[in-house]
Amino acid sequence: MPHGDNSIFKIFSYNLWRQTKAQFGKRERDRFFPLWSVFICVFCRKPSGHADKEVMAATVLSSLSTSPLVLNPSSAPTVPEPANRVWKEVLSASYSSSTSGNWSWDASDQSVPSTPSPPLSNDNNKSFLLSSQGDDVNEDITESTHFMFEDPIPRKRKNSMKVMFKCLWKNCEKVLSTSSGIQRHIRTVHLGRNCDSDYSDGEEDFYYTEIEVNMDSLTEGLSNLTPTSPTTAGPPPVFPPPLINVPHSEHISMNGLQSHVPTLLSQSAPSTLCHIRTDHAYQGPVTSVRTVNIGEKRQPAASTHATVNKNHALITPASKSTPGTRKPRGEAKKCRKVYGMEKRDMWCTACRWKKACQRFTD
DNA sequence: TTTGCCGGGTT
DNA sequence: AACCCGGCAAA
Repeated sequence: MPHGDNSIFKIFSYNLWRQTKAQFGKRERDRFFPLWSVFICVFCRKPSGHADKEVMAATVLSSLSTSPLVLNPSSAPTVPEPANRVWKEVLSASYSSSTSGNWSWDASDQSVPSTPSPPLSNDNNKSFLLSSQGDDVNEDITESTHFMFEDPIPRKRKNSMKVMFKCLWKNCEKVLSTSSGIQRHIRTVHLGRNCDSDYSDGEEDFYYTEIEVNMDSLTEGLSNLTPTSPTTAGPPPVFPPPLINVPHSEHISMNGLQSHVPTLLSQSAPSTLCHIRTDHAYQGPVTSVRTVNIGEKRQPAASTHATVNKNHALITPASKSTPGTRKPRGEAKKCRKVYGMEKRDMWCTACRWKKACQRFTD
């Protein structure tokens, strides 16, 4: 499964991510890239904010498909903690995406299985999983949870998974254990709202994402690394645009985005789907039309046509066919046969007029 | 495919 | 009415 193309794509995606990140405000991103948070998770932004770590994450992602062992950038015999962590995170990411088949394209297709920006209701549903750990940051967890992304499929949730909420505000890597906590954080710190009131217009939802810590991912990720389970891939048509090469633009529209997706990312899924759809819409009529119109030179399978040509009756009036009334063809030779086409003038008028021969009647 | 000729149109 | 022809169906 894994191929070099994946690496190219990942690098591309990474660049694209950075570009998009630079060009859009958070508001826009969240609006037009509902899965932005997932995207971020994939590219593992470190709380330290070191650019090289981002690069490293991308690099790791790139090399992941070919050889996991290459992962250690320092090539030290024992994996140092940072690299190990990245590796762990990568595994988690790949594990999550491997359920949908192709690994690399999943990076773009994350949009498919995952929910867009974390809805509040969702958070509420999950918050019971969290122990009341207070609202403040747990740095250790922060260090190890960037790659988890929200997983809409509940069955993948395991006991070993822990849901955290990460602030997506620029240069803010705050991770809290409760949704209310992160909302309050965003409200007070970033939105400048009063901390006393619990009033929320829901805007905070745009600025944080839900992340999961998967303790099993380290081991499971290895076995799932080369996805043998091809795509159960969820709803194919849903193809939101986190990765499209949006050349920014102020007048960006959803239509524009969508139209970009098939071209840039995959010529397979969406376009294929479109074709299939049109084909289906097409085929029915076409076949029937053919059946109806091509009545002419059919010879064998007359019976088949008889059945198929139910529609034919609509076009050729029943009176015309009147199957019983047509007189059986006479055995006698006719003018045409006797004189031939070259002596057509010798035919009887009826024959010339394509009528029943009057000269050689039966 | 060829042949016979019905049904219908045109002149 | 004479003429023509599309097209069906049998051979």
